[in-house]
Amino acid sequence: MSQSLDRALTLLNSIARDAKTLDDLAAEIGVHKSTVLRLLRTLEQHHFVRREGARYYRLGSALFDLANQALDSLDVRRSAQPALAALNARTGHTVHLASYEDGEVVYIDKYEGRHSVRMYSRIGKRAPLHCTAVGKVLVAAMPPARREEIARSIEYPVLTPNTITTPAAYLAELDRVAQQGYAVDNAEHEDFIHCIAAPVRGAGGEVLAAASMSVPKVLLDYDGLLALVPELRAATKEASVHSGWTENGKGH
Amino acid sequence: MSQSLDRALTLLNSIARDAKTLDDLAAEIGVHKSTVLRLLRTLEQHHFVRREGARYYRLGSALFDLANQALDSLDVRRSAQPALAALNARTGHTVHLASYEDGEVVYIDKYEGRHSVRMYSRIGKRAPLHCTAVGKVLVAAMPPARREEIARSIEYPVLTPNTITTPAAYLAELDRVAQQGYAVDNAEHEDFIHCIAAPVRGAGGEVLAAASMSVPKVLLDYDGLLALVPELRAATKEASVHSGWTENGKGH
DNA sequence: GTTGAGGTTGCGTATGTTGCAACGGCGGTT
DNA sequence: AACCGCCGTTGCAACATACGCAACCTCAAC
Repeated sequence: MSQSLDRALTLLNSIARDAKTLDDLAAEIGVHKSTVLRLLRTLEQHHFVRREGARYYRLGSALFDLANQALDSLDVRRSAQPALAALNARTGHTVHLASYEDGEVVYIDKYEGRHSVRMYSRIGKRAPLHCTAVGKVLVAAMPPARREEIARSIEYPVLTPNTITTPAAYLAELDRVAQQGYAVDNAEHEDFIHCIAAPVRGAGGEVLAAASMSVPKVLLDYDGLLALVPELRAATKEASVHSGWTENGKGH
Repeated sequence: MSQSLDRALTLLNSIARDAKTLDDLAAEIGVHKSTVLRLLRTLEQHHFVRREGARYYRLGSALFDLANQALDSLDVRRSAQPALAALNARTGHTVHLASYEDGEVVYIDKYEGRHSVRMYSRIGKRAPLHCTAVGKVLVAAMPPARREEIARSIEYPVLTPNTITTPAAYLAELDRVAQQGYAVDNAEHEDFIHCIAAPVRGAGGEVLAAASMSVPKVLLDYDGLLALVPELRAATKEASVHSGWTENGKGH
């Protein structure tokens, strides 16, 4: 809708991958380098990019600043923090906090696991709804009509042999998740990792976010993973309480 | 240099403070709301902002994503992490990692202290060079000519009764810092807090960043703060080693 | 049912942005 | 030491783009 802005934002994404020169960037988005230069200058003024030496451009500190302001304004994140940090410290596994954002899952917090085999993820990263435990939890919390709408509208890329590939199967899975109060990703997203997730609720009982634990299969088999569910649920319950949830309000 | 981009970035800053409506934003930057709408739409497509309900705009997840990619690409941050986290855990005080960026200090990492009186800061936040311990360390590491250039070019806003207010005084302070290998901010930035900082060095002995501890004065008097210097220096030394520094290379 | 406060759209115009081509600085090469 | 080529930078003229306007639409309050 706004050409120059659109191009500038594309530039940021490109620079994010790694530092680039002017010509690299010009070639990449297919515009003249003087155009890129002017955009970069504006971005630089606002500290969205900075120059490294004379040639290379890197992302600047305004990004950090804005991002952290935004994260700070996410109340769930703050209120869930103690419970999730404790869960991470106790189990040593990677813990994520995620929320729903138009057809995808967004990770809004992450506590790195202690084990060397780590999952590739990052705060701010987006992931599909159909093959993640957090995705299932978040969608399962929606009213049935909305669930169906989403189940029909999303894609089902096959990422591993276990990935769910049809709306029908996904809806059935969502029912199961809604009933049991937690979700499992049995290596449906990445081959070597399986996860469990459970909801974090707010004052009205509404689901604010989903917390998950991700464990490499070499470390724990499926039964071992399921054995962690009570611990995860204890943590999400604590996080929910900190977020204003009360057992009697509208619980479960 | 690019009007629409400039406006869009200003919008982001404005939204960061807190969620705004279209009219708010239009009034704030003094343009027609349809213009703002178009900019916001482009920002929204790129997930830089998202809508909350029908009215309000908030920062979006692309910011988190970019910021964390950028932070991950800062090698000092990663290599200093274990040492600083341990320092934070051991002492319970707030630890910052900061680097120099055109005339200011930028916080690139932060480990929150355990005590209730906390310092207001945030990763990505910028701070002045003349009244922060990290600023002194970073500038003191530069060659004398550059020090003078910076000392002459920066402003000296008076933030507390202890703030350094002249280039001459600042240069003298820098000499002291360069000699003793650490810097102190004796409540020169915020009235109730004092800090110590020391450099983190890379393979060539060059200063990559500065690490600091910030302590509320009610918790520790000036002498108590100085007593922490050895512990801080041990941590920055460890961080330096992880960053490729070797004692014999070009050390100290 | 009416009013009002936002958000949204289509359109013509002028402004801002673009691409070009020439310049200049820097580093590597012979 | 001089040359060459690579990149970043600048001024300018042409054009497309983003702009402001005004009318329209939606939703909520009274």
